[in-house]
Amino acid sequence: MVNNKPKDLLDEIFTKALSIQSLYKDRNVLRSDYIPLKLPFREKQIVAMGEALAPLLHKSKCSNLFIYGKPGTGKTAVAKYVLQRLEEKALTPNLKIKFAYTNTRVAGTEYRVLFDMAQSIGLSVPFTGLALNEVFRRITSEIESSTLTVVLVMDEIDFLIKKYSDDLLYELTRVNEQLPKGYVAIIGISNDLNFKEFLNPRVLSSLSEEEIIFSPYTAEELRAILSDRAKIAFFDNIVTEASINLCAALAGSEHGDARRALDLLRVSGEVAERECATKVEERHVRIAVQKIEQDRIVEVLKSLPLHAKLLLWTITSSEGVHSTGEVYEYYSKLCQKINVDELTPRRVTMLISELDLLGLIVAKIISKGRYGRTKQINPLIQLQLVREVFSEDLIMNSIL
DNA sequence: CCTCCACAGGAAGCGCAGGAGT
DNA sequence: ACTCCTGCGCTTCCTGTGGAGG
Repeated sequence: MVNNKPKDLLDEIFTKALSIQSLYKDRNVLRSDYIPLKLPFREKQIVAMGEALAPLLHKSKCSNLFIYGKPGTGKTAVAKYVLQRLEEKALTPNLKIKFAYTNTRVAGTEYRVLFDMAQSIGLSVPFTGLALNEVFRRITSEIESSTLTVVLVMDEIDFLIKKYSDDLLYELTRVNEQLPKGYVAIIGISNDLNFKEFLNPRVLSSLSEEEIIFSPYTAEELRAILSDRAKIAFFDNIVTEASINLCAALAGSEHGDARRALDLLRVSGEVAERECATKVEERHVRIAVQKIEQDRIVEVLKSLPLHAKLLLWTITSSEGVHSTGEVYEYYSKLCQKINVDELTPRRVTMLISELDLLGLIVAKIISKGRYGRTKQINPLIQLQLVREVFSEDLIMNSIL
């Protein structure tokens, strides 16, 4: 009897799922990595990028390109779109144009940026172990021996430069001087307009031969984009105009982020579907806003390393405001209790800053005059949620 | 005005993992 | 088997600092 219960429950869910009509015609259209056939309000940028890269089709050199714009303004989509078309065009005259895309923030290190690049040109390289120079050498020799033209797109390039330096970029811009055969064009994409200051002048001049600026979408433009996509993603008359307007308004209120707007619409649809509603309405959008935030937090909480979890637990589980010293004291006791070596105060300050950056706590530096300078630390999330997520962690579970 | 607390946060470097070349 | 890479988490050592109390 007891054993049958979960079965029945599942059966109920599945039967229900079968019986309800899906609201989506094609859910993938709302995913952030989907590249639509048409990119509205970006014609100017597409033309500019196309013109900059066109010389490659008659085997001439092209300008390196710099693309600026806030997140979700279509930089990546436009770059991928144009390069896809370029690759297609290059097939017929059988030009060896390869397109290498890497997001330097996702890649994380210089090594992995080169690793991505090697993969894209069909060169296999171990994912760790080699010296940077060695990978670089292999890539250039591959480009030369196969006489490749490589268009290297470096997304969120500001991350790489800020974390390391512009050395790698400098090397890449110089590759063409060293290669008698083959060619590398670089497209840098950055969210940060001010990051040029981090570049040395030689790299800057070589990289920003041509610049394209992506301005944020207006709420009106977002509305048009969403309504276009909604037509492909959902069946007719599912999404109300009001909910599209709300999605556009919510995403537009920050800085015209189309990615967020599309996420919001997709999740709203999922919420409505789960409710077995026949339309996506404003209230589904409002639930979706909360759900997206909640999901993000749960993901972050799960992936926290043990000591960060311990710290977050001390901060959320005890009452009132905390100073770094208090938190450290409490945290040390907790460590002793579960027989784990505690980290040094220096490392703990670092972890607290990271928790702050993740938006899980607020840490504000305050001065108590004679009584020193410290951080005033406050949790931003509910104890209940933390407890729920941490209870899945074996070590954490023992102190909950 | 000066002092001095209780930290913040930068710099350097260590030990380890994971891997290549020889 | 040995040396040489890089990244990562962490420690050690350090200098910097806002403002209450003297």
